[in-house]
Amino acid sequence: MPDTALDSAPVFLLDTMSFIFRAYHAMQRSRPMTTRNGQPTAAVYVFVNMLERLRRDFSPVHLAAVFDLSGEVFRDATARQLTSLRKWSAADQGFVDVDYAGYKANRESMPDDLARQIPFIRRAIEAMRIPVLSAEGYEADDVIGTLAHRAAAEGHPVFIVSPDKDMMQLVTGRIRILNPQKDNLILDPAKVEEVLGVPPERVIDVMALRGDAVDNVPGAPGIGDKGSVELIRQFGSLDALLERASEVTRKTYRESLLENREAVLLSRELVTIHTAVPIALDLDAMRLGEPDTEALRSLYTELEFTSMLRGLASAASAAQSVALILEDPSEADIADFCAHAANGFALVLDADASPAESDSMPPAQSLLDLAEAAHPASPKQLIAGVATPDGPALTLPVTDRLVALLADASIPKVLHDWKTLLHRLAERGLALDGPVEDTMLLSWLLNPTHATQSLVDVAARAGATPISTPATAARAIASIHPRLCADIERQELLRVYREIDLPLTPVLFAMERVGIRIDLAALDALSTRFAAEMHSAAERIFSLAGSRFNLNSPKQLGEVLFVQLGLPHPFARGKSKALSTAQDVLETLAETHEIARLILDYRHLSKLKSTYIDTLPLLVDANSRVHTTFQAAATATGRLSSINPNLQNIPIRTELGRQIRAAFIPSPGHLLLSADYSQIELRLLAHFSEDPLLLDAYHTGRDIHSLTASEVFGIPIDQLDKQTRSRAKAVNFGIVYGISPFGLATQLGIPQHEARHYIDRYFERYQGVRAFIDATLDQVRRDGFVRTLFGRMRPIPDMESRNPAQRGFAERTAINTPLQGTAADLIKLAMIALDRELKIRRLGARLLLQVHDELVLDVPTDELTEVSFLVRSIMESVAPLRVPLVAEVATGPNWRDTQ
DNA sequence: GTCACGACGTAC
DNA sequence: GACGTACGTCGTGACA
Repeated sequence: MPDTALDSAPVFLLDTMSFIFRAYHAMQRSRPMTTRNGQPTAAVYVFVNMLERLRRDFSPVHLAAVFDLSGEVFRDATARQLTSLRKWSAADQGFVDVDYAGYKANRESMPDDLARQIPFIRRAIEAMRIPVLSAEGYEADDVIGTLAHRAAAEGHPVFIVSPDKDMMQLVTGRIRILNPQKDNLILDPAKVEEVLGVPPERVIDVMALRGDAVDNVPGAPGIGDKGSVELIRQFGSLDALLERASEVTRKTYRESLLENREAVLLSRELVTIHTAVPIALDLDAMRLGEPDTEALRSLYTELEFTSMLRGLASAASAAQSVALILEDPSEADIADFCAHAANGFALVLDADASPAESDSMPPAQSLLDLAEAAHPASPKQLIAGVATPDGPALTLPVTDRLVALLADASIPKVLHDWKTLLHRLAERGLALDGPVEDTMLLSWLLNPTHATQSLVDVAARAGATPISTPATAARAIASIHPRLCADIERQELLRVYREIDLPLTPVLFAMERVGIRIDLAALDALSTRFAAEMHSAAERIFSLAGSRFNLNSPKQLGEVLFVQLGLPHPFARGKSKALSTAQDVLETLAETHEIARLILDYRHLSKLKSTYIDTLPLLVDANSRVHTTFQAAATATGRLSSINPNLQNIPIRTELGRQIRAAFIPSPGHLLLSADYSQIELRLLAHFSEDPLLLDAYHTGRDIHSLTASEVFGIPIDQLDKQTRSRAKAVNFGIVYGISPFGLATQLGIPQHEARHYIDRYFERYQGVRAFIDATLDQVRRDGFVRTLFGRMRPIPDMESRNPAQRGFAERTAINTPLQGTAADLIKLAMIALDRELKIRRLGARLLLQVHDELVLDVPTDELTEVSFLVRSIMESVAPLRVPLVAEVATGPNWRDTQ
């Protein structure tokens, strides 16, 4: 057997034309990219970028670019209308010319500015030495399906590289779909089922039912995305469904099925990808060659793809790197590493050796479970993984020699999660110095909506070798870092990274390490009091209800209120929420039924007690201080979040809640200082929109909610009552959240048409805001993302979704994110500047908390005046805007009484 | 026992 | 379905 090592290498089949069309349309919408002399390049760019990623992330051994008849277009660059195609006929058990006249007739012929790019795409494929495959007269889908099946039958894993959902029917345990443009999304059978709701073998059935307007697949009219899945799941298959169509409960579905049986069967034939095209699988012919770097260089130069030219250079150097992994290095190996580490190295520390995470504490975010097994560390022994860009990667104990490298300010370090590493070192009295890069932050800035930025996930998404030990982790960091950097530059995120999130990291580290002091005696007293009040409330509720049940169970409570007691439910809610006992429901009920008020009281006490009063004491250290973790790479907008405990949602709105806030106290000899940005998001709305009314209001210091009240409700400012102003406040908040009539109506408890009227009035008065929103939505439809004032990005998918709910959500996040995200940028900048200034002035004041628009500091009493002034001036002058920024500073003996 | 999820409620 | 961003607690039901 020849070449056994490669026998099980995956086979990559590229759905070429689908990608080219997809690339063309994607870029068409954003910006019509051309060279200086007008040659369109957008489609080439996206396509080539995809190929580069594929090669970089998966190093394919066998790869073929598959074409069909329209591949003729590819060869002679002239459009040619398809008139017939061979499709498999189940009846004839063979391929026949398709005579369904409309099939794929709606597909556009190739636009001119795409045709002009085809020669370049051809050159790129040639230069990358990618084999080209087609079978005359057969659709690419069928060629791909056939080759995929043959390769799988020979034991090869297959990746169908395609953006097309139709391919999902081909997925099996061995055959998967890969989309490099969707972050290397891989569709295996489970994922297909997750996405579509049916397993791959039922994909055809679902597609046949719902049809496809673009390809003129008729389907069963009236049965759409939801219905098709539901029916197939219910009946098991299309055949079973058609057989038993008369049993379908829903009338529209039943009738459509009975009337359109033939159309559905035709649809099934049309959508079925067939796997018996007469074409041989020749893996040798599909062997991917070494790219012709010179040809690529000249192509990219001609097309002015500068970022890809840079990529060529770094790929060349990466190719030279030695992928050596040393899990048990000798002294000589270690000495050799130290000698070569001066230019910088990637570093990870094994999490499980931390003494702070012993017995009771769960091992926080264990980096390397397997590493622990490989290197059973004594409790205090810290294990590191290190790697230089072009040398071996090592797993080694942290001894003096490594400690010296860590502390060496002249040696750059590449880390994943700098802040956590600082904690691990600090717990052992160790320091880290020198220029730092953080791949976690880089990855998050590029993909702020991804659920996790753990090293394992980031590396997997980048297609890096799987991580199993500290050495392999360090190798992964070193290998993903240059790519992330290139992407950060390309996406113009370098400024946010260098000036905001990276320098914020040591500031957050210090805040977490200091922690905030808790008045345990106060919480203890609250706990007792709350327990007593909950008990008495519960007893009265049970007596009114006439039965005892678990008050904490919404399910049981709903049953008691709306079934046993037969109370009328104030709102008509969806099926699943029919018995909702949420706050707004109980509030309405409380107007007529005493029991509802008691339940609300009980709920409030219970929430505060279980979430804060009884939990915070479990988390204090020996000095009664709690140390939150600020997650710096978690939110979609750029905000921080806070966990273990969450100190960004400490109660403030109710008197009971404020008693908890009063248990946050300064260090001895200190006072707490709290500094709030006043209405920062509305001020940013004024800045972005340049609305004259808003600008004037903020320049003259008018009350913005009163202004909105008088403008929207038409009441003179001096005649406003409190309630009207507060309704206007809800309108202002609504605008920032991307207002909808439904949302505002719910918030204010008014009919939707009334809410709509107010919104219309608002936009009549604030025309600049209207224009800003329209311009933002237009920009997002073009670009697919929004940016904050400092360039932070968030992708906004679904702007063109046919689903109105999805589209509405996309539009609202598109409006809210620049406001919320810019506010986050501003306060981060203020924190960095403040931290620096406190150090320069050698002040003892310490930042403790950040709560989105508020900073909390521990301030020695003798520094109060200076620090108050400093905090205020830094926060207010952090960036020049079209409106003044205002920060309100207060100090006091606890977090509640800062006045 | 652990896990995943929904309902709910706290903050900005 | 249904105003933006987060996180924690509890009950519940599935699983071991």
